[in-house]
Amino acid sequence: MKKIAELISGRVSQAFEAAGFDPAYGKVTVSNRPDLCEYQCNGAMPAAKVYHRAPIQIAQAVAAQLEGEAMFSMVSAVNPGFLNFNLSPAWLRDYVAEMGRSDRFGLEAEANPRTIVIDYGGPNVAKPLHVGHLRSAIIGESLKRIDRYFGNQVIGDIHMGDWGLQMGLIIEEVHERQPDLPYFDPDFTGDYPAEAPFTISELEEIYPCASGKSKVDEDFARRAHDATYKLQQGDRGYRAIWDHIMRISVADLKKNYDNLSVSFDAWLGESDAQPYIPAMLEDMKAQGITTESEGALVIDVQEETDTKEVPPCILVKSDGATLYATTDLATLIQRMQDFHPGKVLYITDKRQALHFEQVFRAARKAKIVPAETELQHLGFGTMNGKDGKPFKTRQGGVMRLEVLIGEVTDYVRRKITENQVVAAEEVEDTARRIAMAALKYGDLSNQPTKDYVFDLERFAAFEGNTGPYILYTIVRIKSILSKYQGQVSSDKLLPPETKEAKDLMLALTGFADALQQAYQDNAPNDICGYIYSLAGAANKFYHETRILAEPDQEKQAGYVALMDLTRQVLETCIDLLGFEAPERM
RNA sequence: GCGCCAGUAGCUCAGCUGGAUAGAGCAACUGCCUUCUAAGCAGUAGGUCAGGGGUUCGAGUCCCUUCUGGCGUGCCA
Repeated sequence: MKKIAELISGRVSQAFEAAGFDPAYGKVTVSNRPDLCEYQCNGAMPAAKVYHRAPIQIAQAVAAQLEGEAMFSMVSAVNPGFLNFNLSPAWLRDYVAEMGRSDRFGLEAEANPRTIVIDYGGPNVAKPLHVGHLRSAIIGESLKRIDRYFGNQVIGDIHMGDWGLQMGLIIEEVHERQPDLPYFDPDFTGDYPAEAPFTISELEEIYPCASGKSKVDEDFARRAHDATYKLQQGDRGYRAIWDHIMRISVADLKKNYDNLSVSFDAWLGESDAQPYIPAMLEDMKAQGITTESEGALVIDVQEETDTKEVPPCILVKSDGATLYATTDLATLIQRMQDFHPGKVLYITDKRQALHFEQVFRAARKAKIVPAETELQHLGFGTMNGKDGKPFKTRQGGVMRLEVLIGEVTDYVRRKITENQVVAAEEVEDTARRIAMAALKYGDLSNQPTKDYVFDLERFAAFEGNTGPYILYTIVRIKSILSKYQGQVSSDKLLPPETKEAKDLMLALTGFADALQQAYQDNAPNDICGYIYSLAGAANKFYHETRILAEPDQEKQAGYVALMDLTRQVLETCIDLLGFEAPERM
């Protein structure tokens, strides 16, 4: 189904042509002066230059061609040369009814669907999730759903940090605390215990302890390095501990991401890329694209067209260890081999922009990724506190994600308990849903690339441009629908008679445009902007129209159909953002 | 030094390829609940779009420049 602006533009372009002008000037957009008209065309003004005629004359000539057109209830040429249009209620009704009958409300899916790998999350095992992981998870989850909605095959990969020095630190700390464990006995040949020698909370305490120790105790730091090395060389006992760490951490991570309604299709990590590294390095050397520089093995990625200096991508450090870039390149080999993606999208902090620039160039140069596979990095901004600085706890530490979610949920729970609309047994689930909406909408309503200020009061306050406001709108509609006895169908829509009804229909028609924009720009904020305006139109309609008390059955069915379609669109959109509405709130 | 990003109402943010009077929300003030959830709706007030040049019929938007802030800039991830 064509987008409404395309249909209108098509008709107006015909009129331009019929009046003797290039049809390309017939592009119509939603009016930026809703007090004057619903749609506008500015084409007469640029056309005036080409045809050496006054813009208003061109506009008038085009308007004359549209006389009697069923699509419009008003066409007018206005100084200096604007063409203003209002849609005829019957035509608009038919368009919206068609939306209701169509899959995805008439949105056309991707013509050339691809396999898209989205790399988001990026948690480190054995370390609790903190607010720094929030944006990646929220944005990634939403983009995954959006890409999928357009018909692409999407693989969300968590890409855990499960291989670096941190693992050696943990192993060495465990070694110190429990030296008698069989993992540390080189002569042990039996089966290692199935039970891990630590719990998740112990693990979360062990890492920072070891990390702190390594900074003041050189000998400990050296042993941790050794442990890392032994692990990477495949030491049987160390590998067994590593397996324990992974099992426990992954279970905990799953639980935490579940709480966020964030899910991954591939639970791979840096460790999964390690097997590809040796052959990759050999291949790069054989291709002659690597060089020795200051003791390190690097691949030069500077290009002639660069205006800036792009440092080489370091593959192997002067001490023989590999780095982040090496692992990322090897991961690309694994992804190309296992998934054959048409696109790989990375969602990380924007400060890593240069790193990905280097990795992408190296991947092309080493022919790991062919030209037809798109590589893209979406760098997001920092979540700041009210002071404009990176978000911290009151004590100045990094806030755990669970704590943040807990605070938002508590705040919301207090509110709904006061209001007493929600039954006691539903309070917990409702509070959770509203908290998610507050948190996610608060994040996603900003442009991903920008920093934003997290303000609990503002995000969870149930007024204004917030997630809860959107949920409230849906809940009000659901409340009416649940009380309506008749059959609900968009075929029962009637041509709008009031400004509120027409505005709501016009808002509904914006769905495809908003989603298209969000899809092509990786911009969930476009969906937020859209549903905020749709919710506003819905609330105005709700306020002006008595639906359940309407005596005329047909009118009532038409109102209900409009409400229901609005509900469907809103619920579809919030699902794409990654949250859901309760029944009551 | 070089590079990237940002600067719009008191606060938090929109503003699509340059188009009509720069929009929301919060905070402030004023109305509207015996009627489908007032977590709503309607309204008032609030701006030299960081400063200065330029391009043009028209600039928050494009170009140049200055200022301010953030980030990045070869062996962390």
